Amino acid sequence: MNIFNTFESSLHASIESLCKEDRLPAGLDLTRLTVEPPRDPDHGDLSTNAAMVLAKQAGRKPRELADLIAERLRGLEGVETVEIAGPGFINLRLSDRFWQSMLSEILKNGEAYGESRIGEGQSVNVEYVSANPTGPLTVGHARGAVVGDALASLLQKTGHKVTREYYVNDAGGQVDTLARSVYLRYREALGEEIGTIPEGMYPGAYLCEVGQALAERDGRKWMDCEESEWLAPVRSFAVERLMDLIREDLKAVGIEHDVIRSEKELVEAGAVQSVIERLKEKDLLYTGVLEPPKGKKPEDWEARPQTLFRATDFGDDVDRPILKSDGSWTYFANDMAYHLDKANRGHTTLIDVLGADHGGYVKRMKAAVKALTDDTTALHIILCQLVKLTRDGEEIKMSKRSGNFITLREVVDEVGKDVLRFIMLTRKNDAPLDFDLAQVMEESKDNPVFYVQYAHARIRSVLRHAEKELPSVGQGLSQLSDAPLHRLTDSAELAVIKRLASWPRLVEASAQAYEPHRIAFFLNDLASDFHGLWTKGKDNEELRFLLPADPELTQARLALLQAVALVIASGLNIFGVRPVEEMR
RNA sequence: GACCCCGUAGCUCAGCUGGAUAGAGCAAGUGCCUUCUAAGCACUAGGUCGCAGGUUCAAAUCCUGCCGGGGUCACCA
Repeated sequence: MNIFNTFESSLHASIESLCKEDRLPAGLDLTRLTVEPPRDPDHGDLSTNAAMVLAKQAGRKPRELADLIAERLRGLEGVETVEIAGPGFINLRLSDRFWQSMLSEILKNGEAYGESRIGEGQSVNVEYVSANPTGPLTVGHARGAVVGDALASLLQKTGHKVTREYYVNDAGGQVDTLARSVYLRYREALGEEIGTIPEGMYPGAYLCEVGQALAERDGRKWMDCEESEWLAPVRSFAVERLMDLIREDLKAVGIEHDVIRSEKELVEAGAVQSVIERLKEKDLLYTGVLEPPKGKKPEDWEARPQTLFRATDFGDDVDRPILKSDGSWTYFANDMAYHLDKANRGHTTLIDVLGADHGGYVKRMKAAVKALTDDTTALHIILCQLVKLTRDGEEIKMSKRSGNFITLREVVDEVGKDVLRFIMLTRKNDAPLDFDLAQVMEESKDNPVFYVQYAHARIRSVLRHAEKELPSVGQGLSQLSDAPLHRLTDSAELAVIKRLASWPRLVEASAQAYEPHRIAFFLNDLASDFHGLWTKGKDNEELRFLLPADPELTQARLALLQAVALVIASGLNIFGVRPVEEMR
């Protein structure tokens, strides 16, 4: 269905037949050949660099080689002209009939159009959000959440087996702090005066109800206990409560994970021990003293011997400690265990979606995965840059310490999940993103969500009109795919079909690059194509979609519109955004 | 000091893993509403792709070195 791949196969076959006939030397390396759309449509529909890439190997001049290959390509079905241009590009132009039948194929495939099998046999684990269970999700988490979720969908669309995963950091010091903060609120709930929340505790009011709930469940049970007694039970209660809260927040943006993995359970199951054993066996642990970090010197720095992992053997800059001074594992040690756990569950590719502030973490984790899985499991880390939240251009400052942060929920309540999701995907993950609460609700071209949704809604509107006014024109997908599509001859109409034809290729490229944002740009372009068609019909009556005097042409155009709507919907679905029927 | 990311039109950004004359949207200028939603469309203008080298048929894209902006940097997660 990806026509570029189809023609690439034909190209390979053509070259191989030339080899068999001794008109080209045998054993040519074809891996660097490409078939792609030329940037300039004047150059044709497809272009290949074959002649230039093979020139050296074949010992022939590119133009000469191009002539030879071009001759073969001329015989291919759907090819109208073959031209040689520039330094040796071979440009193909496909017939109108080819494109018309392409449209028919698209409609036959329906929702499935754009699916690919490039991921077949691969099991991918996408870990995203993984926020500490110490508070509600903020807008800061939103980007990684949406990017991870869309990426997971994208990979599913390309045939990967995907697991969406959330890693709960419920084993470290932060959840102890959480427990202490909740304990305070618990005492408060039981009528005690607690004064101001001490420094270092979580001050957020959202913990009041957690304390309240604890009081309701356990009564005064923990009031006169030592911390050593209440810490663990309060902690697990609090973590459970907060995970419920977080899950609800995620649900509000349409996110549900397949697996929620607890760090604590992993540790208690001895996963860290076995990682350490494994590293010992491979002789990748030793006791050493680290250099103090340059630039920023921690005040309480002390040079002391530590148990270190030989990360430098696997591309990291320094070896990394796995034991803290109190004898417990470092976060990194736990995380090694966690990543090995993921690999052991049979995933061939691991993806971590993290905030850009974790950039310093990438090398060591990659080193760890490489060491632990003998390089059999790939780890990709996607770093999401900050989101700058503004309203009418004015920045909304946030700071976690003061408790003055905007929650994910607040933003969803204000703009809706669809808008939030789409906007979060309009930038490359490693580029900062501006999110203007006012602008994203604007009903204009500046607002990409609106622009794309409007195109979809307009199409639905036309189809509804057609149903009412021209009920004899069949609109079922199978009817449309059998419509007299040869009537679509206007260059703008054909251009739209060509755009639609490039959709599978775009999906594959986005998936391979782990870049869902490309879909947003594609949808914007497709919407623009459509709005152009629409206005052309305003200027020239013959180009209108609904022509009562010509039901055949009307049906052909409805087929085109339906296909556009289908692809827009399909792209939005990857984003987890609902296509709208009308704008209201 | 080390490492990672970014640098493309006045502004915000794309650029299909190396292809032909580098593209959109804002902003600026000019047109288009008796019509299926003008909430839109068409056209004009705008560039030493941070700088300098290198790799090759071909570099915004890959390599090296600078310049500028951001992030991170034992024992936090």
